[in-house]
Amino acid sequence: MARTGRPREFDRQAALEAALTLFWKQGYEPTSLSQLKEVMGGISPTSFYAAFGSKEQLFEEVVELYRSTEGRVADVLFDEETSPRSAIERCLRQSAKMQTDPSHPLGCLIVSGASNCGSTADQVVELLRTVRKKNHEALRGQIRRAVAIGDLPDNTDIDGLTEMFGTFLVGISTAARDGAKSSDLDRSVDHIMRFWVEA
Amino acid sequence: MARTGRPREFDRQAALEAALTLFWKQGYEPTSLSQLKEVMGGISPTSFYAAFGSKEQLFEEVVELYRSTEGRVADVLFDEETSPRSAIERCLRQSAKMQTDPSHPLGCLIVSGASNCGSTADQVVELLRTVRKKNHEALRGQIRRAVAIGDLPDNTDIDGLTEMFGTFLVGISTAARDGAKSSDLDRSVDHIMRFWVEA
DNA sequence: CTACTTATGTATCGATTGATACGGAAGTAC
DNA sequence: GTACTTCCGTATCAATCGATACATAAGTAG
Repeated sequence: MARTGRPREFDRQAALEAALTLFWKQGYEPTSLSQLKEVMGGISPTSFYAAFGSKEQLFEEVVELYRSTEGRVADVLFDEETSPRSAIERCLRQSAKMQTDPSHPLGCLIVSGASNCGSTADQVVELLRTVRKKNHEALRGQIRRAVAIGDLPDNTDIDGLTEMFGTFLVGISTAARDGAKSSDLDRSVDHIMRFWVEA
Repeated sequence: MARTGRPREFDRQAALEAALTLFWKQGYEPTSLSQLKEVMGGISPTSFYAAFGSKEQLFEEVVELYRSTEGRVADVLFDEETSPRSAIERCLRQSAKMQTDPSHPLGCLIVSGASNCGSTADQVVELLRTVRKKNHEALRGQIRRAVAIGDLPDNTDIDGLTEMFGTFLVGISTAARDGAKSSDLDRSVDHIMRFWVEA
C-alpha cells in the first residue's frame, strides 16, 4: 500500500462507512464537516481533505459504496436472466425490506440523500438523479422484455406501467422514513404485482 | 385592518405566495433569508421578522397556504360522500396532474419540502410528517369504508392496500421532480387502480 | 545521518447563516 | 400641534459553513 511517508492513523474504510451512515440519515447538505469529522474517527480537517478531497468527493465515494452494498437491491432490474415479472417483484420486495431494516438509516440514499439542496449542490443532485434514471430505464427495459417474450400483451402500455412501478419504487423511501412497517410494505408489493399473472 | 401606525409598504399576501414558490422549489433548509427577502419584494430583515416572526413561522404559514390551494388535491381523501375507489383515484390523478404542472414548482411541498434537514429543523420535518400521516390515515379510512360497504371483500388486506396507495402517492413527488410526464403518471394511475373493479 | 514523502494538529480563513439593535419615517388618535 | 403606534433601512451580531496555511510528526529511501 503506502510505500513511503507517515502512515494514516485512522481506518479509511471505516471512516467511509461512518460517513455513509451519516449521509444516509441526514442527507448531503445538512451534514456538516464537523459532524463528518467526528463520526469518521475524530479526524482533523487536514486529514479529512487529504484523504477525501472535499465534502462532495466524499459523497460521491459514499454513493459508490452504497451502490455496491445495500443499494444492490436494485441490480436485479438489470438482470435479463430472471423473468421480467420476477425481476421487478424482487427489486420491490428487496428494496422495501432493506429500506425498513433498523440496522441502518431508513429509506434510500439515492432517493432521499439530496432531495432538498441549494444551488451549490447541483452536481450532487444530478448524480443521484442519474442513478434514479438508470433504474427507471432498467424498469422500462424489463417491461419491454416482458412484452417481447409474450409475458405481457402486445398492446401493453409500457410507459404507464413503468411509471407505476417507478413511482412506487421511489415512494418506498418516504414511506419507510415515515415509519411504514416492513410487513405492510411487503404485502403492498403483493397487491401492486397482482394484476400481472405470470405466463 | 391596520388601525394605526405606519402602513406596510409591501403586499403581505404576495410575499407569502412568493415564499411558497421558493420553498416549494428548494425546500426549507437550503432556502436562505437573503433569497426569501429578495423574492418577497426586496424587503428588509426588519420588515421580514416583523411580519412573519421567523423563517420557521413563515414556513408554517406557507404550508397552510399550500394546503388551502394546490394541496387541496388530497382533500378528497377525507370525503365520505364519494365512493372509496373514486376518492382514491381522484386523489392520485389530481396529485399527479398538479405536481407535474409547469406553472409552479414540480412535486409536492408536503413530501419534498423538508426531506433533508438538520436537527435544527426537526419541528418542520415533523410538521410535514404529521400532514402525511393524516393523509395516510384518510387513505386507510377509505379502504376500511370500502370493505364496510362491500366494495371490497371482507378479507381485504387493509393495511397492505393502504400502503400500496400511500407509497405510490408520496412517490409522485420524486417522480414529478425527475421529469415524469403527466400523461405517463395519469396512465400509471389507471394501472394501479385496475385490480379494483367498482361494485 | 540526510532527503523525501505523507499524515497530523492547531489556528484560522472569508463567506454566509438566521436574527437584532437602533434610529428615523409615516401613519392615526387626541 | 404632541403622543403613540407601526414599519422601514442600515449596520451588525454571534455562530457556523466548507476549506486552507503552516509547522511538525512519523514513516521509507539512499
